[in-house]
Amino acid sequence: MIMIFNFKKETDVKNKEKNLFQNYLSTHKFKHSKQRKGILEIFLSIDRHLTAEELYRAVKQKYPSVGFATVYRTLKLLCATGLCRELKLESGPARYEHLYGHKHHDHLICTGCGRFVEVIDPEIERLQQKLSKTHGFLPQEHRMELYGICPECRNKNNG
Amino acid sequence: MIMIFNFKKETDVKNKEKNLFQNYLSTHKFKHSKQRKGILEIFLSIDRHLTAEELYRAVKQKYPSVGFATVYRTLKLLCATGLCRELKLESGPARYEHLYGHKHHDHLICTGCGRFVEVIDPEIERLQQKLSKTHGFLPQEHRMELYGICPECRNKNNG
DNA sequence: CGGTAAAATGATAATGATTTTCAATTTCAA
DNA sequence: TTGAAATTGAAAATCATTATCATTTTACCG
Repeated sequence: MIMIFNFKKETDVKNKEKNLFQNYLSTHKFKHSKQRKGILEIFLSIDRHLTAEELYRAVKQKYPSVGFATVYRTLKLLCATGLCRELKLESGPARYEHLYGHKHHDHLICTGCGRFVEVIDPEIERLQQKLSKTHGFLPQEHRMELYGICPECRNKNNG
Repeated sequence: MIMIFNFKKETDVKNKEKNLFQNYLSTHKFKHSKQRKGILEIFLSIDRHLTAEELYRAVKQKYPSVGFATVYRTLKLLCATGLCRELKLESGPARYEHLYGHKHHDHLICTGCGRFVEVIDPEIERLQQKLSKTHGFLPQEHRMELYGICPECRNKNNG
């Protein structure tokens, strides 16, 4: 018998992320609850920079009994697993971005529409390291956000 | 009669800052209250990256009747005047830094002791502009914080 | 000066985001 | 299956900040 499996690549990736999370829970002796699975599932289904509240609302649609606090708690776990990064921006609530399969990057943020673009400039990275060392610091991490107006918003305002 | 004035340079600078603030108030038809003068005076006397609460406490020592809200309100005015910049960091309350006489700069922050070092790298600045433009953005501003361990803390942990 | 409109103040309540608490429920190893 | 320990949802607490509002101050005007 020949069986042809037609997993979509996307699903493959999500399964890897699910496995990483299950693994994280196991190795830290945390329990595998329905809620944690459900929240991860919804998190994975939305590849945007969400706030906790936005994720909560999305989770509610499929799993109405889940509470706000559990979403927050699970986001912390996802961050600890390395699937997610918490971004504290200039204003507004924290946003959570997908990390799996994303290399380290910084952000270009449109002050008009709030759009996020992930950017990376190896030369800047190198100079940041150098700058830290110049001051005798042992570099750990950094954050860089570039604010500006994206092409669409520029057109909108001119038109 | 010969009079020898021996103004300290420091005092000179502070007077300039005071004048700038008075000027800002006048041109915006804001009133020149005791509280505003007092808060500026204390702000100028502490050249560190303070939180609103730290400033409030310092103000209280000399002017016990000043309220928390007025400190917040005055900090906004100081920012508007350009004497002060509000920094929203990864964690904790906002910090306020002195801007007068400080060129644009970013921060190197010690994760051990919380020390701030003001840094600037023209090459990084240039690359940031370029990076924004590469993505079609009209650059506005940016924030960059480099986290690491300062020389003192490195020694402490090794000793 | 004294009167007065507008602005500023301090105290306090309200807000928004996040965290903690706690009784009830669920998980999971034995 | 059972029971200890972890997790949950709801609600209260917290923390930083902002808004409200009655009272006081400021600044201008005669």
